[in-house]
Amino acid sequence: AGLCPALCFLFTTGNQNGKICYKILAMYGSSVWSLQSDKYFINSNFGKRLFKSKPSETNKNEDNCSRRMFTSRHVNPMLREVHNQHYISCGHQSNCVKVEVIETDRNKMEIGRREGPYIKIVEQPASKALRFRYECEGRSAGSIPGVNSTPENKTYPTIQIVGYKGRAVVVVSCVTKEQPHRPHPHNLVGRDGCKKGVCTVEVHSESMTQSFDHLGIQCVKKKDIEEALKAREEIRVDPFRTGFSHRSQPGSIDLNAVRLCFQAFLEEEPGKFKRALMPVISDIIYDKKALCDLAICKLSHCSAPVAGGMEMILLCEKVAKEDISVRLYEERNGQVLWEGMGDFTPTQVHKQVAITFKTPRYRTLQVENPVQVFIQLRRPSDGETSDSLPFQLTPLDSGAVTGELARKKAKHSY
Amino acid sequence: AGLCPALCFLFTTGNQNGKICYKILAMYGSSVWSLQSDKYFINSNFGKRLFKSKPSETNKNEDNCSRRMFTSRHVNPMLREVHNQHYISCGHQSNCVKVEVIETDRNKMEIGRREGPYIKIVEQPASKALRFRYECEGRSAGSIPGVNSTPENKTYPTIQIVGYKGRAVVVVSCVTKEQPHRPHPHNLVGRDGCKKGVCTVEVHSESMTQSFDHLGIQCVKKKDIEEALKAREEIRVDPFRTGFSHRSQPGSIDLNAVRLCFQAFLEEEPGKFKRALMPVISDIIYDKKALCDLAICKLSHCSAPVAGGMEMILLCEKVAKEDISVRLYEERNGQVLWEGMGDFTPTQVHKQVAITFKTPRYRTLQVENPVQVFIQLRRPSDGETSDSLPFQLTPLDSGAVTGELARKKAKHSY
DNA sequence: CTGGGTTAAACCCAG
DNA sequence: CTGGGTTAAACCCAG
Repeated sequence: AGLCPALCFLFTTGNQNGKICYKILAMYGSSVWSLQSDKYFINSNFGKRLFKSKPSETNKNEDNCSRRMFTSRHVNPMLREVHNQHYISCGHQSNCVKVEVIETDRNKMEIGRREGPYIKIVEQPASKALRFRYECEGRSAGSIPGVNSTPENKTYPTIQIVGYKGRAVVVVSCVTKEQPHRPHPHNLVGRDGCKKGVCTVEVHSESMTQSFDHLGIQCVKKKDIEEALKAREEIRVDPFRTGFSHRSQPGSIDLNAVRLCFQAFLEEEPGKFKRALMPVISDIIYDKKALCDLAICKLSHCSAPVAGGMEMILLCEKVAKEDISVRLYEERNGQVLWEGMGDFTPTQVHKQVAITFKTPRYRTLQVENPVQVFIQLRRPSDGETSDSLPFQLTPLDSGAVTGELARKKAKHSY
Repeated sequence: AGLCPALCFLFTTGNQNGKICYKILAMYGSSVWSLQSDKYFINSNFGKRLFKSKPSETNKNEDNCSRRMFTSRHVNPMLREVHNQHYISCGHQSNCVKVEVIETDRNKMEIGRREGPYIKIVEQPASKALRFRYECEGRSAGSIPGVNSTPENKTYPTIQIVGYKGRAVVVVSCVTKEQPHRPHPHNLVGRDGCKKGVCTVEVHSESMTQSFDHLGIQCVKKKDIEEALKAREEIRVDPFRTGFSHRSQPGSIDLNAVRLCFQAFLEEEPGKFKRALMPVISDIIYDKKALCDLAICKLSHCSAPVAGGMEMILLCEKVAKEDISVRLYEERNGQVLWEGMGDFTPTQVHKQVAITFKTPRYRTLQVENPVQVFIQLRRPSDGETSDSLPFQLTPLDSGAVTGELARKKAKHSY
């Protein structure tokens, strides 16, 4: 059957004699729809066979799964691959390092898939353009635009079946944003072909291209997750054969993000759409409602004395009071010459949308003219920043009066 | 059976030849528990018989009820009564005036009740001390303190049965804040005697006084109003015999306010608590969560030039952007010498909790020293105001530099 | 366990 | 009908 372009989910569970011990969490690939043989190959960097494993072993959950020992020599290619291309989260637990692959390289997977037809996403869905709607809102859920959509030239998520021409059926459903991509309880609703939360259409058999131009996301509430997943199980839509065990841990499902998963079934015999292609997932779609980009809406002052300590107010979009900072910085030719943080405590964040803070002291008080700097919000947890607004730091000796007043003001403000 | 101290709900529906035409909406009184005769007297000012009516007529709904014609001479005493003591809302609809009695005089009702035992509220419930809790919160709903409760000396709603000594049962339930006081879907929960949303206890037969020291309010959500009222109907708690027709208009019920209604049943024959006293209602209890007093939390500046036009930011508790103003005023010896309003549009109210506005110009620019004024929030719709904070208006000629700077700042702020 | 802030779910206004 | 702000319902943190 040739090489299986598999995805392998790894956890290090310890380091023994210089060897790193992994647990295999899950594997899946193009052949998940027809697992018949009991032996599959899992590749580290999609070229080099690493080990053999029975699918029965690999489908167990984390605590219950088989362990395999590898030398770091075996493992490094995979880790390096991930490091170079993607995001990795590491945490120390007693003396074992846990390495979780959060995201894998889809292009590398494509290389693995050497032969046969496949699904290609021609236009990704826009990632933050649509608000998920509750069923109770009793209205259309809108439609997900394409990532390149503009008001003048609207686009929609579009796929193409490459390497095949003929009749084919595509099933679109929501899956969780992280691996393993389990069925996501949210439902796809829309004009054409949407039923029970999934969208089924026959592809235009000339172009083999299909645009989904009226696909909305109807979100379910926490309490209805179990029911929604049961319904999905009933119609047997589980692209990566992960099963529906996550049903019993509704808290673990991120309801603010989904991926679209496209499955295609080709007409092998007339009228029988049996040949399943490897399912393909879209980029992450976030609920526009939940998402809040950092943004400064307003500043109470546009300048402050270089001495710092002046109290001012900043209005912003919703922030988390424990995970936000106000950064002032001076930049010239792309070089950061100075930075200072606004001084405030979490209690000075007002209802999540305003921050009262004291300006930082500039690196020197010996300035003749106002210094042009910038101010921005910064989220320490992920380094995310808002757009910057210009701000001025004013010299102390532009007349003692001004400096005096400014300092006085700072002291006396409420 | 003597006079019935009734409450009569009136709507004018027109003025014909100098006579005012009323519709009778509802009547109830001390005898509602034993309506047997088919004729009752309804009194305007609780002394003078006005007209006779069958209860069957008076229990109909607004559109379906009997019409009676009165001369204004008959009606005025009632209206005057209401005008003097209470709040009246008037609205013109084509050529008829609608007069709705929002609140009636409980003391006057007491006068009506000339003889026999009655219930007296010894300690009213505090009106804004407790947050209503949803059932889903899965926790105690706390307990309503008395209006005179302090952390050192806690009190609780307390009633007394006056003019009777012996065994008696008291039933407490929630009723709507406005007349007619219908059963309110919210439930009373607590340690003793609370079952199915009402609280039933036997009064201490020495003191004939009963304090309710663990009474919480468990609120129902809109969707459950109908169900909750059905349950109340099943246990037949409807103090004023208004019926449960409001069940079908859940939107009409204010879920942020209730009154406690106390009903007492005296032991006529041993073991039979049959003699019902006239039900008594408490002052209004508001949900602490829903309630938001106007309050200024923070100001970006504590002074501004008398010339006005300086932009500043005010942080506040939740306000309605269409119904809020910022008021600056000068007061001496209780006399308002000057007032000016902050200049802003509804769009400048940030997320309901911050206001960006321009300071008003002071009544004169000829000032030598800073002018001490105050700043407060004011809600135009009802004239409600927040506490005031001190603020200074600074002279223009405290050095041209300062004035210049301040004005410049105002212009350039974001 | 409590008080009370924050998030998720509903609702609803304005264009 | 839509986008998107606001309220009502749940959830959950900190003392």
